[in-house]
Amino acid sequence: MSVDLTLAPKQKRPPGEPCCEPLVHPSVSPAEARRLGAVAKALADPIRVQLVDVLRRHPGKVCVCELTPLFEVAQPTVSHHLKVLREAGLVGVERKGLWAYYYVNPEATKELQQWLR
Amino acid sequence: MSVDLTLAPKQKRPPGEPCCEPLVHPSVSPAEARRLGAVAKALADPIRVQLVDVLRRHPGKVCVCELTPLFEVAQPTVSHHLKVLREAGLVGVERKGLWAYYYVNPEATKELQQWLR
DNA sequence: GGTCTACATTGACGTCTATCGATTCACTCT
DNA sequence: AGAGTGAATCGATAGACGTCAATGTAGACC
Repeated sequence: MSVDLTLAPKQKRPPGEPCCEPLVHPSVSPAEARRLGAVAKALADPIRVQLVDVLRRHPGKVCVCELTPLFEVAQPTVSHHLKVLREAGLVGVERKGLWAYYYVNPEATKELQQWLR
Repeated sequence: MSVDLTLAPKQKRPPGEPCCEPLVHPSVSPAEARRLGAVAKALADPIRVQLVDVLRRHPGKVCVCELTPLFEVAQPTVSHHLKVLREAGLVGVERKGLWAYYYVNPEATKELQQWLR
């Protein structure tokens, strides 16, 4: 439960001098951080998490009209969430007649998953 | 690159009948989805991603005054982001004199990491 | 006590987000 | 052509978010 901390207490600096120099830096670049943040943002909603969950286990098998009643929101809202996932690259869509079949792109979450490891 | 889709084309339903019954359901509960979404939301910002990244590799070794100059935002903004991470349970803090030492709670991201696997 | 320092909080601002009703689009079938 | 259906888009609205300047707070040192 508790974390083993080896604190590195600072010295009080002389008045007027600049504050602590940064001694450590992120190992992820700003560009990487932007990508990771973008994927996380796409997943930052319970509905989108459940959408990805369903689509991952049933790729291309589910049309939007089956997804909509799973949530207590209106159809345009589900459509909006799917668009967010689409624009983040997390899912793709294939239209077949009247219906739209979504599927997840496993590559999209890979970087985030590995960074979290 | 392309995904192997086995579509399940729907039949046009008789007029007046309700739309497709949902045949599949999420395997994550709404409560799980809320937790996963909350963790993802905490990571849905490049600065917070980099903060977590630094703190994970230097737990308790870095004070806020070292973190601040890593980003092009003012000190209160860094403080705000740390608060977001704190309230999501991703990081904890230990104060020592004037300084505040943050560290990540590895448990917090575990559920998201495993769900993404 | 008084001053300086590290960090947090407040309040304000502009922007983004989730949601809905209404509408539009694309397709199917008669 | 016309009607009906699945899904996307539009427009509006309420709330959340990221940012900063200003202020507050608590500890350190003289």
